[in-house]
Amino acid sequence: MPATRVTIASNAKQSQKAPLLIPASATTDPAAASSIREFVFKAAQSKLRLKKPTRIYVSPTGQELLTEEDWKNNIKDDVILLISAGEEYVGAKKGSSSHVDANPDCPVEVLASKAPVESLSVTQLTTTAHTLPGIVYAVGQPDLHPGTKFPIGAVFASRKWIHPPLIGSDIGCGMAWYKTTLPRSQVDGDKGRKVAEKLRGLEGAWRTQAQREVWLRNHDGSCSAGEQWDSALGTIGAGNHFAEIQVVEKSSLVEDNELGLRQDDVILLVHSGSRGYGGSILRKYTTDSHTSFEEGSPEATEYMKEHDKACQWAQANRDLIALRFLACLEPGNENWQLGSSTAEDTDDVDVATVEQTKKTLGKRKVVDIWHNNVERVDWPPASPSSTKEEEDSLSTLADATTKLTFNDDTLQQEYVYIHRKGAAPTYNPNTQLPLHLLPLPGSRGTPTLILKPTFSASTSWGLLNALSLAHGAGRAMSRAKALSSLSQKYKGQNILEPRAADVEGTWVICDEKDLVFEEAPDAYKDVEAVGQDLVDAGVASIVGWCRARVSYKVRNEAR
DNA sequence: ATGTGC
Repeated sequence: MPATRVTIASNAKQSQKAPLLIPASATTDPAAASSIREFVFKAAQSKLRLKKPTRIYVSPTGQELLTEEDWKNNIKDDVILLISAGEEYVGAKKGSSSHVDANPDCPVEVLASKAPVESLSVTQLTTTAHTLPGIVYAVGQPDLHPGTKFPIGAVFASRKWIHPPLIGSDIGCGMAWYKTTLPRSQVDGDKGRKVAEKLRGLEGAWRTQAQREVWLRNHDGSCSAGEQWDSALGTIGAGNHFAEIQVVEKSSLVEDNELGLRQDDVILLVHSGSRGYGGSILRKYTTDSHTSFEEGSPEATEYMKEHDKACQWAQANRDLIALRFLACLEPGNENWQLGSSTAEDTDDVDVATVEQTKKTLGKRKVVDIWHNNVERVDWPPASPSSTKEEEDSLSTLADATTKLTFNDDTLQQEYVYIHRKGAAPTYNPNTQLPLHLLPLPGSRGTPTLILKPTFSASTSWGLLNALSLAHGAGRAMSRAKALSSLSQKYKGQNILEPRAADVEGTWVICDEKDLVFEEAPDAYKDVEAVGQDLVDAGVASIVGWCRARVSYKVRNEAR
């Protein structure tokens, strides 16, 4: 008998996978020394870097391979084996009884043709849409890529049900753009190095808990999460988070107000979230087996309340990061004194000063969006000025979505919960008005596109894209793959500085060795392709672009 | 993504 060709993948991280040839000499008896079971475990250790593999499941049924009979029946060419370190099968078991509120025919759209989309992410998108209760529409943005269980760059519209795991642990993560007063001559070319040098004292905690609590005061009272989580306030975090000094290279925005973006403006883009706080909320409310809450239930209400608080916290965090950066970038400006790391930490809390600083900073803020959140929105979206009859005669997609779930009980329900996991909104949630612009960052040296959401009958006024856009270029490579292949590719090179001949490259501050490669531009899709897919789908126009001059990831400050 | 997890 010839060898059997299978795929092994980590159960916890299914993006980690490897082909495997099982020799005919291996036996189906799991107790034998030369068992297929042992062979697969050894391969999982070496190829998937799993330390202690103990259980094996078949994908997508979720059947665990235990008896010799199980092994005989399942080891065939092309089978996918998920290797577990003890944890339960990750993913919905196909063929198992599905939820009564699930919509197996839920429409799923992927707005990508130029940008590459891995099939695993489409499987995750579709499986989620068809198995979780209440989902009426799912859309993959062109930056769609696989996550641990749910895809990133995805939007799920759900009736009656709220799904915290679709938001993930970084509740409130998003991006904000701030204007600086620097002229581009101070950041262009080799000046970028000097700007990068100025960015110091940004890693540790900001001031005292009492002062952080003042910063976290808002219209609802406070979004303080207690000292355990507040101590990270004003810090960027890890992974794909960053703060970037950019120059507007082109902008065709015609703005009357001062909050447009003009060519040659030097601006600050902050991408961060709720740090440890959001994750604590997700863990508090969900378990492995309890992941979806029915609207109106106490846990749904409490989760939403804490979720909203984490979104406020994340926004206050971006503002404080911006303040700390502005204190470095505009040292003469006393408005930013509060952000300076050299100022006395033990200053008395002056509420008026904090309020004044927040107000001044607010005038610099061009836009601020959440790309990890859930919110209730009217559905289907209304055209800007339409009568009810016009709305009813919108595209067939709108009809398909609404008809699916309209029954006697839900006839009155004309809203959904939009779950965004790495997807930017097209409108301001406070005013319900379309956003005039928002960032589509590439990575490091690649451009950040300035997007303007568009609304028309051809997209059913935002239904097609679920009132959302891509939030970035999106991963083209898993972190593991980027680390192994790109560290080889750039061996011996410094990829954190522009190459000698390149006066327009980006200065990157990244003292984490692995992150240098995991976040390298090569690990991401081409942002131009992602942007073009949005344009081709009719959901956005590209109104300009920015060049990153300094990208701040993380600094090791052994001061 | 993370005051994470063997």
